[in-house]
Amino acid sequence: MTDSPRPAPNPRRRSERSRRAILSAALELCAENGYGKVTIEGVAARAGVSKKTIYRWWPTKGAVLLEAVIEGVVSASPLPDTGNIDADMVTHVTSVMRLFTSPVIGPAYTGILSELLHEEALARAVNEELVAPRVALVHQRLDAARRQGQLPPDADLELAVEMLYGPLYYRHALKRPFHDEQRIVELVAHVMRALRAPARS
Amino acid sequence: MTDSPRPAPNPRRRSERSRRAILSAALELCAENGYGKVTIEGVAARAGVSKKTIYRWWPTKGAVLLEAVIEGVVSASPLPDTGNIDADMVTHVTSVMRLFTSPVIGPAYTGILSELLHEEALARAVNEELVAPRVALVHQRLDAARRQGQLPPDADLELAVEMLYGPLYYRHALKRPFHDEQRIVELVAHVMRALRAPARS
Amino acid sequence: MTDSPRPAPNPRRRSERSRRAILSAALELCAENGYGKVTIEGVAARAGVSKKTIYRWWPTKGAVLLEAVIEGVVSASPLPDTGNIDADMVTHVTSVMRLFTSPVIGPAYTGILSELLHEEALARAVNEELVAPRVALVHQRLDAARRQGQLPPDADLELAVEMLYGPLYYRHALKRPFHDEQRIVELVAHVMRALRAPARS
Amino acid sequence: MTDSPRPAPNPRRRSERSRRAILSAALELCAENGYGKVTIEGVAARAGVSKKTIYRWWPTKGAVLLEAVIEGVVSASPLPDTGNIDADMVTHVTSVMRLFTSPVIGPAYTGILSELLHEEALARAVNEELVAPRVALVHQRLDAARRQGQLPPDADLELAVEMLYGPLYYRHALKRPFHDEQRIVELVAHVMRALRAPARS
DNA sequence: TAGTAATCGAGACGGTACGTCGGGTCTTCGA
DNA sequence: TCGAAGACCCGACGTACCGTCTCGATTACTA
Repeated sequence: MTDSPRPAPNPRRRSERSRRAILSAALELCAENGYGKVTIEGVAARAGVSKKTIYRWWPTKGAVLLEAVIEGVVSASPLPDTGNIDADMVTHVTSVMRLFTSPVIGPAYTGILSELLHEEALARAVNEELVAPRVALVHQRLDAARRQGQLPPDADLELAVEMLYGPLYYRHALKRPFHDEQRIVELVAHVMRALRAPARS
Repeated sequence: MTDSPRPAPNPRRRSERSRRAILSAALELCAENGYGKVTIEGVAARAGVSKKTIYRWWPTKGAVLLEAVIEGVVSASPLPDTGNIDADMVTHVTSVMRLFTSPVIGPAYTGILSELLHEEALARAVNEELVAPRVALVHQRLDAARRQGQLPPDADLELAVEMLYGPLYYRHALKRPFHDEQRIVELVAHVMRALRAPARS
Repeated sequence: MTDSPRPAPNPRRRSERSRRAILSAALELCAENGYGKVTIEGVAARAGVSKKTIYRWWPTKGAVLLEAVIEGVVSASPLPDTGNIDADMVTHVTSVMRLFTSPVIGPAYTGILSELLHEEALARAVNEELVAPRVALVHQRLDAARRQGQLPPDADLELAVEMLYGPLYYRHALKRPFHDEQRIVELVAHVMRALRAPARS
Repeated sequence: MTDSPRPAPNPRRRSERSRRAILSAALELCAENGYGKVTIEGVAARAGVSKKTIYRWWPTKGAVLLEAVIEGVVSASPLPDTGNIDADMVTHVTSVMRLFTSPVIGPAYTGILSELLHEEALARAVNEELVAPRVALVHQRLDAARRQGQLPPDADLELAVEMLYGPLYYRHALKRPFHDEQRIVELVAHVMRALRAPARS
């Protein structure tokens, strides 16, 4: 499944120095000029690196930025467990929103979301390497809350996740101004209300 | 609104024949090869039109496709009023989802959403000419339901719209498979439940 | 025979300005840095021209320089007719030798002779467009001399041409220092002597 | 003469196995694809050898091929002494012509002649190691004939060599088809006639 | 007969130029 | 006189080799 037709370079010989320089340069250029102006050529020049070195390890500029974003996101957007599911969700959704508006990661992620729409491979990578793990964490947190009785046993957690993330991606996709913190509190409240309210007869 | 710095060609002399050929060619190429492969050059060739003619009337390929999409969307995604707000919302959200998956309009709209992320003017145009009017209609329909007592007087309609559209844009933005019809019924049900449930003490 | 698989650009629309700039830039760069350092990229930059414009009209850098050389050679290396075939040949051979050592045409022609050795198309072009016409002229001049009785009726003119040009190309091919004028006089004398001497029994 | 700025690797440790593999690979590739397609990278791959190993022992691909050619030429193009200078010259010139058209040595020597035109060091090496010794042999053979009275005492032997080799290099340099054996006989005859004919008053 | 120092294969690295594609501008020519 | 055709400058693409370099793994001299 992973047998690409390329000669598959030896990762042990990889220069960590170059790798970091490339990721940094890509993020910087994206923040400075916007994703559209990021070019492999420009990244190579800024990083003091040969184009070939980039192409050796990444298929597209989207993949480069995805790796940069993933590294930057690992520590950001935490998923706390204070015991209060509503508060924790507010914290998490807020941190995700902050990601979109972050001066350095934000433009990069926006660019990735743009490119992913017409590049199947990048879409797959984003889902597998970035989104799926984080969604799984949220799902687990909600599940824990359900087992603790903070949510009804039949709560539709998948739908919950989509209702929490959805409005953020909706505003982002259409470049509408993001929610303020109060609005996020209300959003989370509505979602939790939907989970807890009994289905109509 | 028409304050373009360009010489502003005389619209009366515009060839309607060329205009339609360009819009059709753009939609076709987008459907066939995906938005990323659409080029002004390719559209011009397919439409049997000079590149200059395209640049004379549209600033970017996104603008071309936007015009094509708007023409195609006018009649689609209707907003019925059967008196039952839940059912009407299911109908509408389903029709919006159908738009994303439509074989000819879908790829074009996807492309627009991609380009809009790094082009302010297109983002503005999409919101003003396409999204805002339709959101206003939904808002009106919900407001009518509220006045009829199908929703509580303090229902947060703006949030409702976002919770309805959000999951669709979330899945679209990440190229996840769309909801089936049953899932949309459940989504609408959750949103309505959230609107009707009393806020927690 | 001339139907290249390329779209065949329209020569009437060609920019003479660009053409001259390209030929000049190519000759200059060749004289300055040597043929090996001439690159299409460099020529384009020096000529203030797009690479595409070069590739549109010439297949290789060799072809560009060939055209430049041909233009430069037309007026140089004259073929006089003073009535004295020996003197005229000395004049001509000397002018050819001067071509090899000319500061601007020389390096270009040397480069062409280098590239032609591993490029069939260039070899053909050089023979057809540059060498053959000039050899024909020399042949005619010798033929005229033969008809005037300055050479025997059975003189082998083809061999004569080769014996005149040969030593020049021999020295050039091996980068040996060229003949001085006195040596050329002797060379021509030997060739003429060979033509006039009776074959051995 | 050995004053290279390089660390000067120890020749005693040199792998003869690699050396032969490199020379063979270079000759093969040159014969198969032409000199222009020969690359250090390709030679290394074909020889199963590291690029570094090639660069350690040769400065350029021209140098590699020169070494290969010299090894192959040592026994070829003999210089017989049957007592008949005309016949011996025909034999020798024919053998030189055969060299140019030899399927394996020919392309390599052609490549060397190409590269030597823009590489001073290679030109010097070719003259010193390959051409000069052979020219000296021819000169000696002619000189012997002169002393034996087969040529006049004042025969210009240097010019003779150039008139014999010249037409071959002329045709080779311009990739014109080579002389057939009869033509070589005539060429040698002309040269000898020139040497023997008295200078004009 | 070990130790050790160089060469070996492999191939990643920073570069330069390649030949191609498409962008957006500008000129020419035919209907 | 307008619009198609398309040549133009430009910038980036992804690839091929260049010549240098660092790796372990032999391999062949030295101690």
